Amino acid sequence: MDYTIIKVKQQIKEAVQKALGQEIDQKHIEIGVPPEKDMGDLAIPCFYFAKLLRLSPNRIAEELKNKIRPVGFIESANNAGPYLNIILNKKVLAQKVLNEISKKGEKFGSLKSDKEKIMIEYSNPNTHKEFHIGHSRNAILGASLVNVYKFAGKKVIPVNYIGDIGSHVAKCLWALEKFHKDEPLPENKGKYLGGIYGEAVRRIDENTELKKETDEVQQKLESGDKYWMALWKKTKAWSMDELKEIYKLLNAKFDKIFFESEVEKPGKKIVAELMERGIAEKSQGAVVINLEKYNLRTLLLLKSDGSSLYSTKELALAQLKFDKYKIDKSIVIVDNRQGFYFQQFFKTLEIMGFDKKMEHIPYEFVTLKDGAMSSRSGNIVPFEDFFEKVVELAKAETQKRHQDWNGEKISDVSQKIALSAIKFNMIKTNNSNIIVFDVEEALSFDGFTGPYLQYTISRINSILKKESPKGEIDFAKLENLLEKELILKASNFPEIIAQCQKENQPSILAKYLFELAKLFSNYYQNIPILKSEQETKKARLFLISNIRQVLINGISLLGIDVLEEM
RNA sequence: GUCCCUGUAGUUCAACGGAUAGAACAUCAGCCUUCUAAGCUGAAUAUCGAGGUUCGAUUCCUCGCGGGGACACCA
Repeated sequence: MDYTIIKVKQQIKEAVQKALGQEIDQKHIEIGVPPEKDMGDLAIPCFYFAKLLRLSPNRIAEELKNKIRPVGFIESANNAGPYLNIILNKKVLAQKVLNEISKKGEKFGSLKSDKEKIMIEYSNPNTHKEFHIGHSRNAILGASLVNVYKFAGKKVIPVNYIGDIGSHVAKCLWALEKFHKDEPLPENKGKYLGGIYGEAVRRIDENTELKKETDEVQQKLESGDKYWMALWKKTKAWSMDELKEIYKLLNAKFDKIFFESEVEKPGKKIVAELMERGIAEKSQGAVVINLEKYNLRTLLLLKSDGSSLYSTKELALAQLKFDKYKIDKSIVIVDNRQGFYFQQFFKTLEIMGFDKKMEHIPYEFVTLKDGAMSSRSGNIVPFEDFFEKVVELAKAETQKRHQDWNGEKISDVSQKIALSAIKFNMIKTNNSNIIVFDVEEALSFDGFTGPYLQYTISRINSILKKESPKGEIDFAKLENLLEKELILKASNFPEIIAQCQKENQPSILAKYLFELAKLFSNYYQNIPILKSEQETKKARLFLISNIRQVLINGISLLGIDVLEEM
C-alpha cells in the first residue's frame, strides 16, 4: 500500500527512530489517536522506548518533542505525560489526501492485488423452505465479504451451495400432494412452498405416524421415481426463482451454484473409499470416522440405511472445488452452530490426505425476542414480508418529504432506502454476536443506520448539484479543524479495508462509514460551503466531493446501492 | 460432561494491552427567514464477581456466576 496515511505513519516512525537511535525497531513504534482532538492528530505511547532506553516514558516523550522537527506531514509534536502527540500539517495533508482520493476515485481504498484465488461459499439455503431474515444475514454478510475481499486485492469466486434434496424436500412435496393438489398457485410460488414445508413439519409433529408417509416420498425421490422427480424439478425451480429475486435485492452474486443433488453420489463413493482405506468404519450400521484422539468425538459419514448426510456430500464438494476450479483456498460462511461439525469435517479431510486450505467463517444467528425461529413453532419472519414492511415505511417517509415526486420515483427510492436499512442493520453488528431481531429497531432510519449514510450523501449531492469544484485548489483554505478531522478520517479508509478483510468483519467498515458521515454532518451544520468566499468555496467543494467518494466506495462494499437523493 | 459464542448506560452495540470506557435508540433541554431537521448541539446513566500477568487490563490467563448454541443417523 502506498497510500498517504501509510506514508504519514512511515514518516513519523522515521522521525522517532532518528531522534532515539537505531536500536529502536520501527515495528514497535505504535501510532494511535489521542483521546482529545485538540491534543494532536496522532499519538505515540513511549512505554516501549522507556524500557529499552531505561528512562521514564515521560522523559522520552519530552525528548522526542524537542528533537522532532517539522518535515513533510509533520508540523509539530507535543508531549503529554508518557505520550507524544503529533500535529500534522493541515495543508500538506489536505493536498495529498484529497488529490489521492480524487485521482483514484472509485478505486480509492483498494489494495494491491495478490495471486491467491479464494472461493467464498455463502448463503447456502435450502429449497422448499422459507427464506427468512436469518438467512438474509448470511447472504448480506457474504455478499459484502466478497466485495471486501475483491477490493482488498484477492481473486474471489463467490459460490452458493443449495440444499435441494433431503428430508425437508420430501416433507414439503408430501404435504403439497396430500393437502394442496390442484390448488390455484399464487404468484410467489417459492414462498408458497416454504409455507407448505412449515405446515408439513407441524402436521408430522402432531401425528408422528405421518413420518412414514414422508419417508416413503423420500425413498421414491432417491430411487428416481418418475412422478416425484418431475414434481421435485418443477418445485425446485419455484424456489430458485424466488431465491434469484431475493439475491437481486441483496446484491448477492455467485459465479457458480452447487447443488447437494450433484455431489451426493460422488460423496458416497468417497465414503466407500474411506472404508476401504480403513479410515472410516461401521458403527451401529452407519459409517463413521472416529476422531476421539483429536477430542472431536465421532463424525457420521453415512446413515445406517445407506443414505447420505451433509458430511457425505460435503466431502465431494470439497474435492470438486479444488479440482475443477483450481483454487488456493476455500472459505465457507456458515453460522456458528456448525462450528463443531466443521472442526470434525476439516480433520477428516486432513486424515484423508486432502491437504488444502479451508476455512470456516462463523457468525452468530438471528433470533427473535421470544426465541429462535423455527418452522416447527411457526414463528418465522420471512424476508419478503419484512422487506415489504420496511419499504412501506420508507414510502410513507419519502412521500412526506417529496410531494412533487412521481410514484415511480417514490417507489424506487423507497426500495433502496429499505434495502440500505436492512443490509446495514445486519452488518453493523459484529459477526460473533447474536442478533436479536427487533422489528422496531430494524425499521428505524435514524442514527447508526443505512438511511443515515444515504442521507449524508444526498446532502453532499445537493450542494454539488448547485456547484461543482473547478480549477486549481488552494489547500491552505482548508484551515478549519473540522476539515482536518474529516480529511484524516477519509485517509484511513484503506486501512479499514485491510482490517475488515483480515478479520472478516464488515461491521468495522459500517462503523467507520458512520463515523465519517457523522463528522461530515457536523461540518455541514456548522460551516457554510456555497456561501463562503470564492477560493474557500472551491476548496470546500473539493473536500466534500472527495468525502462523498469515500462514503460511496464504502457503502458499495456493503452491498448497498447508493441513492442520488432522498 | 466436553466444546464454541457471549456478559459494558434503561435498550442495542463500540473500544490493535494505552491517556478522562465511546456511539445509537429511548429520556430531558435547545437549534429550521441559512447548502435536504431521515439532521445538529447539550444533559444524564455502564465494564458480572474473585484472583493473576503487566509500567498499564473492558481487552490476555485461571476460577466462579449468568445467557445462547453445538455435540450419531437434521443441515
